Amino acid sequence: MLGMLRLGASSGYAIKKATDVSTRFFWPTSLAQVYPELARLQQAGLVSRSEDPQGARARSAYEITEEGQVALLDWLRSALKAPMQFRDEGVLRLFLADALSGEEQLVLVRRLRERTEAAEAQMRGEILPVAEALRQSGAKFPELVAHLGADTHTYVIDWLKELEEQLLAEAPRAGSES
Amino acid sequence: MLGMLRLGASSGYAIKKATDVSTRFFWPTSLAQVYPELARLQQAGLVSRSEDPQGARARSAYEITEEGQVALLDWLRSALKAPMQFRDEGVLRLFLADALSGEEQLVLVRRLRERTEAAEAQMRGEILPVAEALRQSGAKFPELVAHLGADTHTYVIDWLKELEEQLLAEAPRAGSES
DNA sequence: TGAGCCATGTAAACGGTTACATGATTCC
DNA sequence: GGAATCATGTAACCGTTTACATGGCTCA
Repeated sequence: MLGMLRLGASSGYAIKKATDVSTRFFWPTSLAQVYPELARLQQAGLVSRSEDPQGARARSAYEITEEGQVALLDWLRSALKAPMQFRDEGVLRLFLADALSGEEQLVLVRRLRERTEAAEAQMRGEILPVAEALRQSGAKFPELVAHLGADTHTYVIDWLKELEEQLLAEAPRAGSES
Repeated sequence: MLGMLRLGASSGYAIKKATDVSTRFFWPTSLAQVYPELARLQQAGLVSRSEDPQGARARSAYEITEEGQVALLDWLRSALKAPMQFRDEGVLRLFLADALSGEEQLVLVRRLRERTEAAEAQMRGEILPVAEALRQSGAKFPELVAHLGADTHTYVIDWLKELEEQLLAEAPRAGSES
């Protein structure tokens, strides 16, 4: 939250929009999360709130306070305890794919690859451009992270392609219907 | 669950242990999840339960029923709707690392790499051997998935190493204290 | 004899998502 | 005029984790 404010978002709505085009793949948010959290941060003195109406439409503009700056830096400098967690039904299916026939295994791997390709395309098409724009305003890490995500996905796609070829070599008739 | 039973686990405790050395990185479980779920599956007729005491210590042995086999296959063949979700505080910190000084950025990247190396080591040291053992009993996909995970982590590690070098080149004095 | 593992469960807490509710503005 | 977007919130639900509770077995 604090980090997003720092990068230029001001309203709760804007923060949500910003995460959708930047951290979505490794730190998604929802509005139902953002608004209460902003209220908490305000009460803790880490952000300040000011009314910023657009015509008759209400809007609250938030700004990070000096205390908030300190808290953000403290967090960034602290040891990270939370282990990376990732939960993926697709990989779980692959893990259990021995229960399927050769043809079905190939279908599964293909679907997995296509899904990964879709994610990669979104990263390169939607997220990377936004991150590149942020670089103009002095932040280089969003772009680095976008590249890390996109490149890693490319790696997985290639890995899955190789697996597909391997499976095809074992059961050549499996690929004919596609 | 059903898949784990298929791979040889029988008791709830054994299922939990099995996931700890196989699907832990992409599908963790806890005992508080496993026992109620087994009860639900039993009531749904997808698994059968039989008492299998070890001396005076009670143990329940579960087996997958034919209905359970069908349900497992149906699921494996169905279209996957749940998008891959992964949530990582480490990457989030990297995304916001512009708030830090050059030295601190390097420390952060190093910590990230070390953490990734630890995960990779666990995959190669703990999970891969178990998956290789499963291959002897006819299941090849656990090993494939273990390799996918380990290789992907290796890729990320190399990526982070390059980033470290890049950061060092920009601020040469940053690496001196290590 | 004590630590650690095997074994089974329940209850409370937590983090997050979905659905609900409302209303203004903009653009086609 | 209607759809999409901007904008703010609340309430219910859901899956998961942590803590609690119990007890037998094994090995040093």
